[in-house]
Amino acid sequence: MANIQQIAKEAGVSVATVSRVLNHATSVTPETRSKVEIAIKELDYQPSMLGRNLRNSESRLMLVLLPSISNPFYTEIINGIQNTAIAHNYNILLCETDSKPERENIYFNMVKNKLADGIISMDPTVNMKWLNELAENHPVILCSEYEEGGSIPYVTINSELAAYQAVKHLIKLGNEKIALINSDEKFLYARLRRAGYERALKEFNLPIYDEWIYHTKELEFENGVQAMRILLQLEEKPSAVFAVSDTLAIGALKALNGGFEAPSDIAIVGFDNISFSSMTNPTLTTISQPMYKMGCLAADMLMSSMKGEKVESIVLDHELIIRESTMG
Amino acid sequence: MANIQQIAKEAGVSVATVSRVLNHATSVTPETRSKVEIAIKELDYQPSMLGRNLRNSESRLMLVLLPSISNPFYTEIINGIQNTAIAHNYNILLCETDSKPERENIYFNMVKNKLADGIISMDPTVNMKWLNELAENHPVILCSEYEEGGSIPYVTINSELAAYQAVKHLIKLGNEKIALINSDEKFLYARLRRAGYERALKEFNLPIYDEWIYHTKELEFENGVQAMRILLQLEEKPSAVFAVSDTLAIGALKALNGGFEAPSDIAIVGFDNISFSSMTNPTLTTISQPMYKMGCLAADMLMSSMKGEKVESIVLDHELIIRESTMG
DNA sequence: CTGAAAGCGCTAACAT
DNA sequence: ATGTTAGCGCTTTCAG
Repeated sequence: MANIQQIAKEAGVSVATVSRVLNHATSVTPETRSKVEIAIKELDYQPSMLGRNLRNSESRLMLVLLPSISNPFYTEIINGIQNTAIAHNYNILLCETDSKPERENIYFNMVKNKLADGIISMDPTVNMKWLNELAENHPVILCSEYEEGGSIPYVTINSELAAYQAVKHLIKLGNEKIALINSDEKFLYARLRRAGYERALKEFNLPIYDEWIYHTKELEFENGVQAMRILLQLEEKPSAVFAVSDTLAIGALKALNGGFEAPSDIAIVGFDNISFSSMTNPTLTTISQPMYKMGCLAADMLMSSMKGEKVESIVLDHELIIRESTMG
Repeated sequence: MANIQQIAKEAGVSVATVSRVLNHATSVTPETRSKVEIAIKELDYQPSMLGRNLRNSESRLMLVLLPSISNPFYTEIINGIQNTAIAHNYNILLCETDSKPERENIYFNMVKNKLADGIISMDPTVNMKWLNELAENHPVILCSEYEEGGSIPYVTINSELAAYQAVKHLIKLGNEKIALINSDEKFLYARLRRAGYERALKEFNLPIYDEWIYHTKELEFENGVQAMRILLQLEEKPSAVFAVSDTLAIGALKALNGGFEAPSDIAIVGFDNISFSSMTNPTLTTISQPMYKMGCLAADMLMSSMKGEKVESIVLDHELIIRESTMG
């Protein structure tokens, strides 16, 4: 692989001139420029990012932290981030933390030692203390999950309101016994969605039973299956279920398994509108988050932050998508 | 962020010595070493990857090319690649090409100009001419999709045999009218799976009708829905369908839509065993590929190749997973 | 066992 | 308009 020196020599100019041509500087004669361009073509030259990045002390890489790539909720967000990043000549590094702090640390260090220019975190399990520390000196954006009252800019939706509307939808359909399949309430989104759930029930003077609130360890399909099995064994079975993630809701749907029908026996609402949710039988009523847009905005915000601009947090609109699992 | 000079100064040694400590060189007195380590801790020093990489002309980054992150087939493979890579101090950069050549080019250039050390391609749409060119001077491994008779090492399964077994399974269940939902036969895997399909039919003297072979543009759910709708409109409807991807099979299942039942009216077999395939109703019979292992091996092979070792291609075993969509 | 110094490939300030 | 040169942070001969 040729380097800038060889091009300079081949073109009979200095490396500075080659660099100028490479960076589209104005002050180069057309003739000189063309000499350089010919040399570049001749030697099939590609400028080394390594050299350029070292010199500029930037990597044009953004890190995207997420707990696991297997939750389809993230894929559309990632698409948004990726497309926006690429349009601005950035690349993204997808970082699965598996909720392991030592992995997280690897990625934080990449930012500290200039291997990456900034981080978008979508990981609810992220160590906020470390992240805040990092954010003091490096660009950091939170996407979807955020810290209430924290100083790191975020893009998210109003989870409380969305949950409230989902549950209200169930109530309007005549359900009075509504269960919640929640994830761990150490996560803010889980607390917010529970709050929305409770607000709706209270507003309609419906009882809130601890028995009807199930907490899952993770967001996999299997956790939803498990949750629904427990709910179905209750003496007082719920007539409807709100699950805080489509993956859980789909698992819940699966657990009905011939014994019960949705929505006639049990109505179900999910959250996220992942692509699977329209492929289930019955199709799943859910809250749609503008995932793609969220990703685009997160990337935009990060790039602003990298330029040193001050960025404001953004709360996006969501939408209730009504399908067969509540309106068979 | 402190640099190596400041550490050297703080510790009262030369930068060379600091570098030796950093790289666990043997020839450093315990006392000197400890002086340096104290300085490192003191200044919270992280060696700059940028400097190190430029010097070593390596990036410890591997590129993973895939057409789209939204096909869940890839997620387990990626997990395998990622875990293996991280265990060896490499990181992976997920590269969605969206089947766009210009995107592909960005990533090829990253390898050419040392921003990445090698490529694992899982993209069936990849430009093999360019990839072969790249492979002449850089480590490249193919995963899942490969080139017959090509020179780039690959890890894959025997698609022809898997398809043969899937269709034979349908035949053994008494099906004589078996359709194929295939993707574009410009892809090798599509041609191989079709070959397996035809071999099974021929072996049992069953007819092969062009009408029963549908080609989809992509592998999204919607393409499967569309395909099945067409098949259901045929005068002579098939009694079973083999789809070359779970996403297509799940779409096909969805298209039955109350009018027909699987497996009583139409049995369906998919391919890949994505996690959602056990959540559908009915659950999906499918071919399970050892995706995680495939990913691990691809990463291992790439690292071998980066060390300059010669690597051999590998064909892994698959497995037919029988579920409700054929054995209700 | 440790230090001095060259150099990886590039950009930008300064000089011409 | 173009060239010269320092230096980004690191590793690695080569000396001592």
